[in-house]
Amino acid sequence: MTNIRDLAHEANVSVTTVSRVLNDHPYVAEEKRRAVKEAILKLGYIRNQTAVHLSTGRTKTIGVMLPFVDHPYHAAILQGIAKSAFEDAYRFLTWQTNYFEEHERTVLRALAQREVDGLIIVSHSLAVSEILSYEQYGPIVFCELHEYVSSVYINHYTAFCKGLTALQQLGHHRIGICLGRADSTNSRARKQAYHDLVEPNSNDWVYEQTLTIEDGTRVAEHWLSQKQRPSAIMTTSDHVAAGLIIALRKRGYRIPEDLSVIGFDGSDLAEVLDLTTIAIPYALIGQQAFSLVTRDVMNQPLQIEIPATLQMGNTAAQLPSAD
Amino acid sequence: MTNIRDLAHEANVSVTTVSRVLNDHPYVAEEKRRAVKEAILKLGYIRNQTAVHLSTGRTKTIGVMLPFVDHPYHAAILQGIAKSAFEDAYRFLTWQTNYFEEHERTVLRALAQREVDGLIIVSHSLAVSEILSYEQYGPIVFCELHEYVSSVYINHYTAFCKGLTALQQLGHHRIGICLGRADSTNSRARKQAYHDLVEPNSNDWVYEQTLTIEDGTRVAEHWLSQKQRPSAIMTTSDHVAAGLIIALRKRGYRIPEDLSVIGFDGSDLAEVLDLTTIAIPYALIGQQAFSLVTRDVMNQPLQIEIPATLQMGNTAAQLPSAD
DNA sequence: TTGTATGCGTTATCAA
DNA sequence: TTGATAACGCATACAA
Repeated sequence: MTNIRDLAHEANVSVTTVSRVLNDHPYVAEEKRRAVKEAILKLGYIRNQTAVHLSTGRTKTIGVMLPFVDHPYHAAILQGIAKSAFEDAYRFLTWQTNYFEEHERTVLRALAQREVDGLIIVSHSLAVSEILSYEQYGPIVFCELHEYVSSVYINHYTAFCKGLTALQQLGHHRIGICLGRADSTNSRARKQAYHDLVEPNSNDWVYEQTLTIEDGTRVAEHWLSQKQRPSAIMTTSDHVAAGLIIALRKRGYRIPEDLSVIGFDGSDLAEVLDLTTIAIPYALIGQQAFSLVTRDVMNQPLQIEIPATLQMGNTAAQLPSAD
Repeated sequence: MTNIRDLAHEANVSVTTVSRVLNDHPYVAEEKRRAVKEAILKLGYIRNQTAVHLSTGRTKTIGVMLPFVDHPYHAAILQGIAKSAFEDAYRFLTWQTNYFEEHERTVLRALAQREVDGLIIVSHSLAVSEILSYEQYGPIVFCELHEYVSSVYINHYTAFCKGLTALQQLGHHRIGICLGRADSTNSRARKQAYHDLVEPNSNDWVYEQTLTIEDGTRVAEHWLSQKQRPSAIMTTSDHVAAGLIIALRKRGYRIPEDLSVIGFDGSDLAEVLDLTTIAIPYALIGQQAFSLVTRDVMNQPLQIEIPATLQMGNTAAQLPSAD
């Protein structure tokens, strides 16, 4: 492998001059610059980035920790990161953790080992405090809101409120909600919104641990088995909404006549099924997270709220006045 | 940042011994080994991977070139790669190219610059020959079939034949097909299958440039505008099938009674819409591609065919005998 | 404007 | 079983 020393020899200059040419630095005589460029061509030289990394102390690479790379909204965040990273000539390493704490620690270790200059944490199960203990090795940005931490986040409380309010304005007062992972930050915020706006005490219509299409089907079973049923359900994701709707339609129920359903994400599924949903600009989250983690002044945490919007479809409707 | 020299000093051994301990090499006295481990703890030492990369000449990182990280089946391949990479303690860098040739060249350059040890090319628009000119810098594995090249691939010809044959067995003989990017390898194979099995000459029912849900809607318009319509359409993706089906159902047409539709991918959409589709184990493609690109003996290209299977749903049905 | 010399942190060779 | 020392390839302070 030819290196800058070979180039220097070939072009009859010093390695410093070669390095200057390589990095477009000033103070190089045009003649020598040309000589170096010729040598590069002649020897077929290609710069070794690893050496650059070691020498400069940075990798121009950031790490991304997420539970699943192929879940639509994680993938959408990833695509935002990919876009921004490419534009800034950055690289990114992705770790799929499946929410396993030991996997998440691998990611943190990578930061400490200088494999990446910073970390974007899309979602995690480790305690925030443990994660933050790695901040000494480089900037860490969350895609969820945490105190004293740089984050790009959806305000799940207000986002959920948007859906719940919309349902109430449609005349619903018996409203159920789906929640995702128990005890996750998001679930807590959503539950709070529910208690504040709809049911201060009861949890009869709170369907927990719903993440996937299958979970939506499970919610349908549960709903069917209930004597007192909600007339509307605010879900955690378009997937859950889809599973729920499909299952009920198969049983002959009509959506939204028999049950109003609001999704969450604004995904392809929402488009296909014409779901009423809370649309989230996930790619934007990725882009903002990238710009936060790569900004040069990391003196203090910065928090950016990303807006969620109610997207009208045909799965939530006025409650029949008969009710 | 504390380094192995500091450790050596602290533990009263040489850097070689420290390195040996770090890498679990034999020939280290138990006593010294312990001394080094204590020093590591005391000084809070963490190994700098960049230095390891430079010294060993490899990064234990592979690169992934794909057009879009958030398209379901690309994401699924990515998730397979992520899984395998994690298991083997490898990293992967992802580049989203949008099929821009200049972006694709960036990826190739990264291989040449030793940022990655090898490359998985999920999909590309550059000429294969140009890509292969970079093979001198490291192994390159394609997720499409090309001659003389390591590839993990779906045989799109036989996969499409499965769908077409199924339609014929259902009594259809007026069959249309959707194609994706014009002149792509896959499109050619699919068109060939169509000409061999269904319509040797006519292209009236060949709908080109269909990739997205919107494209499916466009196909619906086209189909509606035709005097002579096919009774069944084999599509390029579940997305296209979904767009087509939804658009037609909105117009009052019944699927599969008025038109049989077969999707492609076996995605979430297929599940939700109960599509008859050709299911592809995309994650498996990613896993196999990873194992190919990281195998140590790269003497000759290896090609692995991944099976596609017809997955029954309710969007393709027997042609009414009235027809 | 140019070059020398040193450092980045590790692994690997070779001699002891 | 251990240790000096030379790579690995590049960037950069400092001197000229």
